[in-house]
Amino acid sequence: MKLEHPHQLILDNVSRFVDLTELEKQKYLSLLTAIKVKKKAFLMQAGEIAKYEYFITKGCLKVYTLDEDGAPHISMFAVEDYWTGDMASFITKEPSRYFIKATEDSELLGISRLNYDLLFQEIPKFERFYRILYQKSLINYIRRSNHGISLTAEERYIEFKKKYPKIVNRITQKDLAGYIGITPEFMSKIITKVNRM
Amino acid sequence: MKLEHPHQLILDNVSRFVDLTELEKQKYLSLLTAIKVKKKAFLMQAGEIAKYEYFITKGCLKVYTLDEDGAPHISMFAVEDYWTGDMASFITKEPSRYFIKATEDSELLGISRLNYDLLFQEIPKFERFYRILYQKSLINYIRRSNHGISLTAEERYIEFKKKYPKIVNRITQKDLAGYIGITPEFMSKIITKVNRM
DNA sequence: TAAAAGTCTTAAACTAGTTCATTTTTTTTC
DNA sequence: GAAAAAAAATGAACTAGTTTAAGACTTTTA
Repeated sequence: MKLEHPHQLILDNVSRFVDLTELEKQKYLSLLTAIKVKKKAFLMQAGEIAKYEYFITKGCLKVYTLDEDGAPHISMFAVEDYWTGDMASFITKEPSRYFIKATEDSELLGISRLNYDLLFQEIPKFERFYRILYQKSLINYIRRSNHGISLTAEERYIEFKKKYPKIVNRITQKDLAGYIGITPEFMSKIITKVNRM
Repeated sequence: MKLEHPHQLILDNVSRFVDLTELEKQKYLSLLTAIKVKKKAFLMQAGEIAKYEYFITKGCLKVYTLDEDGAPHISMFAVEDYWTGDMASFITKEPSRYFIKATEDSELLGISRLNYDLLFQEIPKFERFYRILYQKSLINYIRRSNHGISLTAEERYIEFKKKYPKIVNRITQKDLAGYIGITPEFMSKIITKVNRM
């Protein structure tokens, strides 16, 4: 079977953890919805209930909340081959506190809550896929939340550059500040300083 | 079948997400190891490879790293009915950077890496159990890592007290400071101030 | 139950990061 | 491709949290 790029990409992603038969692959793809968003468009806004979990096949998006003062706090950047969404809202069906906004024209595959539940009934192998996917994400988050608290902003910036060299060049300094957890002004100072070294 | 308290506690924990038959329960319990640690004793030290994941049936433990300056950063407190360990090291078999130390005489049930892998072969239902367990932990960590970055230390303390009222009274102020991410001196100031309000 | 070890409090001097205000540079839009 | 909008740089005054040091209080241990 000849597949277009987005479908091939998501099947490769899934096959890192589980092996699917041809039939299962077809069944799986039939449960996904293709979605396009233009740069600056919202995939989701705070107050809504997260309808989908997304796999990015092209582009770049940012996931963020606004605090009481209206300052954005970015929790992740998602690019090709990443999963994103607001899992808390997706699972609990409570309103989200997050915005998801495309920072480039982007293409995604979404799985709805209904199809997500169906997926486990129809192809139990996906329990294993998600078990391993969540395990890996958890390991990442634990690392990050401990790092976040023990490093200075400058160290966090250097780590980010090392860990995500491709993402740094695709986002604005302002958004990076929102991710690192500092003001854009201080971000600017750090970058000037680090480049001087 | 009459079970002692620790076994009943862990089966109740598992049955929140999956239903096990009597046979599966017995099989599961046979894969666990009962462990006791005295107050101040280490369950694990940095440099070791995490041999077990632990379920606490009695007591309280802290999980922490030391930064370059030797200052402790506590990533979690684990009490009755909690799971703990260093998942990154347990899964990757790389040396851990964490210490796990009992802050009270404690009793745990451990599952070894060998038995963890065996568990999924013998009782595939556990893929589902861990899928849901990791999903919930992930939701918690995401919340915490965003909170951590956007709140002041005083706000983080107030949140902690609200979320874990029973744990606050079981740990020292110094350890709480290590969790909140501030010095014990500043923790002392915050507590004095908050109590005055 | 006395001594030792660890925890908590207080305070003064310090630093990483913020706030606010202005100018320059880059990107977007029509 | 000019005008408007957004992002980045710079600097001065400010604040949340650190550091160091010393004394009071509690818990552990022999």
